[in-house]
Amino acid sequence: MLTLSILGFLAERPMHAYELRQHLTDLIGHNRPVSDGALYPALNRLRQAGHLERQAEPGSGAPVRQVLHITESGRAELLRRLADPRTTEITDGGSFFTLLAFLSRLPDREQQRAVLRRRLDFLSQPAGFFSRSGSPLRIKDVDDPFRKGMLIMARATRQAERTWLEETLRELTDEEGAGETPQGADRPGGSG
Amino acid sequence: MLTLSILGFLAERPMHAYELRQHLTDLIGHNRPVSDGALYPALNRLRQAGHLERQAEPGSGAPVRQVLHITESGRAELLRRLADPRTTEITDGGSFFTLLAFLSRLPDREQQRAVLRRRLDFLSQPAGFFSRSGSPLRIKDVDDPFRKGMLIMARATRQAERTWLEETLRELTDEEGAGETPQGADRPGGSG
DNA sequence: GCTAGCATGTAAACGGTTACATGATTAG
DNA sequence: CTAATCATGTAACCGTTTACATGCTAGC
Repeated sequence: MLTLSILGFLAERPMHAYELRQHLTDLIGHNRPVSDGALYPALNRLRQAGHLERQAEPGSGAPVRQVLHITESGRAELLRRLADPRTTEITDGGSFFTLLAFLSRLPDREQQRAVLRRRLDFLSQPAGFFSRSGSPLRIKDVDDPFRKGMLIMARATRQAERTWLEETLRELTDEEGAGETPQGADRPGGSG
Repeated sequence: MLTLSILGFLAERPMHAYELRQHLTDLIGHNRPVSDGALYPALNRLRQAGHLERQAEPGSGAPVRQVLHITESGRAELLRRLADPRTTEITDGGSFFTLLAFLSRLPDREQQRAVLRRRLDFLSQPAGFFSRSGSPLRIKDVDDPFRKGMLIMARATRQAERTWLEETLRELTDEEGAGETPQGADRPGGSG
């Protein structure tokens, strides 16, 4: 997930690791803080895989400021990961939201829709904690007030998300039918 | 989080690892599946720490069925972790829900309230992705339809949870004022 | 001079994922 | 006899957390 967000942000524009970390903190640091011990090794892995490059700024400081650029290989990897997410990236709410944050980068509307549809399918099948050994569980039958709260909120959240997904899927289909141009992916010549 | 749920379920009653895994799957497997490679090492760690014991059933099978019992030390550890959760267990939605699933085990209403209050405090301060470099971000200003969806859903979810937390905190306070007895924690003599 | 923020990194320990390994029981 | 489910575990790999380490720059 960290890797995906790094590629996603660097696909927008080159930046320093420090600035990148701030964006990452805004996006996913809400839930768990982004640590340097995770970020810098992740950047090195991406660099070794050829997905990004860095250029030292000739300026002053002892830790030389490094500008990170995404490579073509990195852009391809980003699109691949957006178009073909793993199961956990669909089922885990936090991961799916990260996916959503960069889904506009996919140039193909049908690919975008496919991702949303996978999430909708997942949300449409009953969740584990909504049933006790197979049979559906009614909120009234739950004595524990905290577990009852869990169920109420989980149900409401799932319902809200399903509604949004259905609406958005409809809009995406209508738009394509009307022949509008997709927005979000880089136009040629936009970098540098 | 896995460790906490193991202690939580075993505090209810002794069971086999296999049955425990089913409960864990119902509770947290919704988001990410519970793997044996995570479960069995976790059980061994808890056993080494003295938080649980296992007894082989004299029956048949080649992999002898092991009944897992929580120890007094394990119960103490569970209460400690419920009463004094780490920051990430408050801020991460998934972790907080796991906490919630076992919060009734805390015998002290004020301790329960303190946990809910911490979550409420966290939800009441602005989230990272609701602001762009300090200034609040209006949903209208977001062009990207998927990021807009994220914001709408995140905001709705946070609002719903805040409402529930406030309501529940009020109820817990009223109850205590009226002198009702807390339910959920083990009554003396209840274990086998 | 000190503190806070900018800026980059490493190392040990920990825990989770994935794949492997074994074998019993039950239903078709 | 075969497949699914019950049942327990190990090992290699991978990524995250936590703590440590360094040094500049700006404001008080």
